[in-house]
Amino acid sequence: MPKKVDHQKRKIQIAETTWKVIVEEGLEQATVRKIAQASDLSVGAVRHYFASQSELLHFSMELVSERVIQRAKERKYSKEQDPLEFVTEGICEVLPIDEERKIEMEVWLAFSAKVLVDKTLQKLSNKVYQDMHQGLKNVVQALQLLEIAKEGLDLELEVNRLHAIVDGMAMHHLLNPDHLTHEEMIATLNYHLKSLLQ
Amino acid sequence: MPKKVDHQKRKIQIAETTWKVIVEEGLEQATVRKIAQASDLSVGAVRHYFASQSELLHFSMELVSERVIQRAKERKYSKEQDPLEFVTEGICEVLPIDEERKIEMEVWLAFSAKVLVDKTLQKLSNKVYQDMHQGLKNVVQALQLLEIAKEGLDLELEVNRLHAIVDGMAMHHLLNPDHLTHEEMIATLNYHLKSLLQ
DNA sequence: GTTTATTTAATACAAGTGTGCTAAAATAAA
DNA sequence: TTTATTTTAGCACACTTGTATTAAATAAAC
Repeated sequence: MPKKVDHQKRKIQIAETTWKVIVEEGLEQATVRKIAQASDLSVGAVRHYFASQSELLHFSMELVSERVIQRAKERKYSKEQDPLEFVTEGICEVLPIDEERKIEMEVWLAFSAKVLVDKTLQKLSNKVYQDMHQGLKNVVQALQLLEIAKEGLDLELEVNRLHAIVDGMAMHHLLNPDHLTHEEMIATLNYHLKSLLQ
Repeated sequence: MPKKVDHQKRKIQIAETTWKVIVEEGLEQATVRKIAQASDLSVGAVRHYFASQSELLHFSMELVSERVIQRAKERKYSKEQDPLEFVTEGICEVLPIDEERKIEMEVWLAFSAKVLVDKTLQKLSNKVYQDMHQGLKNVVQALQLLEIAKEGLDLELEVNRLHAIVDGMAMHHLLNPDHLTHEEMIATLNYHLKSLLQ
């Protein structure tokens, strides 16, 4: 009966185009019309998949976190690998080290600014914060279990610190790529992680 | 001849009201009409002091950084004071520890998201980043000169790290006050600073 | 080929935007 | 009181916004 269109895939396509618009023109310019045009669809077509603008934006943001979680889940530790290296690479999954991650992070920063004034977004922001926090806690605990971490580290405070370093550097690099370069970002992360080891 | 209105003071008043609107409704809702209404002025009156909306927003952002710099300059070190305490308090000037600082930080976060897509704002963002970076470098160097810092610290990497911690935690607390409380923020900062000492 | 549910296109509408313009009001020196 | 100047108020304009509505196109099922 109907034209065969994979609903979910179409929604993801539109969401990814939404990212593009946000990165290029900002969240406030991510209007239904612009997104439709960038997607080569009519406004009505977009509206067919997303009943409202806020639904579309919410879906787009969720997709960012899903992508990051997806990548994190795919990582597997092999015993031959250097633990520090493995951990560093894992954390780099959420740093803006390439174009794909840069886009995700820029979208997330724009979203975060909106969280401050839009209560309906706080739940999602909250969830992502906690997922990330737990992920980093696992990292620090792994270092402790492997008995390569310094004695007497305060787990909670270390996680707070690591989390802040990761997000802080990501933001600094996005806003100021010339003053905190890609390389400095990685070097600083490595420096910090090494400071946790014996 | 003319009515005696202190132009500069009026502009600052309007800018502060602009902060209020941004904090309450977001940067994209900071329209000339809303700002005028919140200032108990007509649109024409606001336009008399700021020729355009972007001029008004730019001025408002500059005022944020000026306020922070102002506070930093006023701080004086007395020899009786514990250096660690003095340093901690200094850094707290830029953490959202009270309502005033929270407002400034929220405004700044909203502004930062806009920097990504508005090239004309990057210069200001840049300047603030560098001022802050230099300030934190002075902090680390002070600890070194007082010979209470650990040997073998890498100055540049330490400053990168400290800067990321400060801004990262500030952001986390703004977005997630329940999960990174005021107290945890201070405790983590203290924990980090102590880790730099002998 | 006809039917039918899904998908797309196009338009309309009310609300809100920045900004330009004009003239009134308020003020304090002459 | 007069007058020059600053400050204010209000409206008009062209434009963009999200959303609702309606008609058209599409392709599988009968």
